[in-house]
Amino acid sequence: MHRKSVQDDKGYFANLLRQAGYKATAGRIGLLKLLKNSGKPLSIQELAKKLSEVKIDQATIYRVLTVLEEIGVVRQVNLLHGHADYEFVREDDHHHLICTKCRRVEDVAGCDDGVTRQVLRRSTNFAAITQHSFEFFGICKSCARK
Amino acid sequence: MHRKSVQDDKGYFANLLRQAGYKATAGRIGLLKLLKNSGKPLSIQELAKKLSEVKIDQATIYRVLTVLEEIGVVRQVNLLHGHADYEFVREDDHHHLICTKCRRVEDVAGCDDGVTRQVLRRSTNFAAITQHSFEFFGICKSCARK
DNA sequence: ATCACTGCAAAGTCTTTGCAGTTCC
DNA sequence: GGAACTGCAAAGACTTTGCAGTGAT
Repeated sequence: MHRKSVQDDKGYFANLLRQAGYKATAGRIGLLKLLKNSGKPLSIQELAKKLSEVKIDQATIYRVLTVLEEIGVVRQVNLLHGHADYEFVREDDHHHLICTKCRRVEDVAGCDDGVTRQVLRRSTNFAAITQHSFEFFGICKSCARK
Repeated sequence: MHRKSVQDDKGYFANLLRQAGYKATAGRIGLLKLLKNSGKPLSIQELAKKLSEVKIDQATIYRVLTVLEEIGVVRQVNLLHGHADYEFVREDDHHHLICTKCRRVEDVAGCDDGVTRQVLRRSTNFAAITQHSFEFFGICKSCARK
């Protein structure tokens, strides 16, 4: 049932971590839940603020995110904001549309993965493409009115 | 003639700056020439090192790059290296393929601009898209061998 | 009980800012 | 000459690291 999803996530995330050889700690699971439920990329500061339930140090947040990135559940995004943002890895490929004035972020439907295959085929020096990042920058309507 | 292009650049860049309302200083022109001739995105450190002919402070480099970005001759690129890189804006749209091990950067042919138009059309909240950044991350053949 | 993990504090990068002196127009 | 620009030094933001104590298995 949908109502139970948060509880289920906790167990699911715990297993995920253990199977990858990491311990299932409150901080790691808390951050994973936050990122999953956020729906948009979050900065370290935002993560620290929103994780008020669990006490966690900023240094630990950085270390946890490095681990989560390694496992492949989280990825780093750069929206030219002067710091890294992190987002939960979803099934569907998607990208971002960022307002350069107010920093609002909107999701954009993903490209079909024929694109990356084509890029790899055309390159003579690369053996594999492991990830890609497509970001669009512009002005949102609300900022355009001002 | 091709041999004269560097000289010509100097005058061209000077005019460009003046027409945009900025003064044509040695540092600004030097950085522009560097970026134009580099062919790949450069970090502030690389720019400082390569601009040995002209004495320039790092703080000034940051300020100059902000100006050049405003004018639209240079753009900031983020290759997930923990710092910003800057590259000369060329006529042809192009993107990057970055080796996550050795940081080698290769150019990738640009997407046709139907892509950004389509993204804008599909968004309900955005009024314009002013730029986009597509980066591909992977492993180059030389790193794959190791 | 053991080893991984975390908090705390310190240090390391990258970037911005204030101000006085210099340069371009 | 005057406003714009730069160097220098200091501060600010973001991120990493060392070490001793804590917690998961």
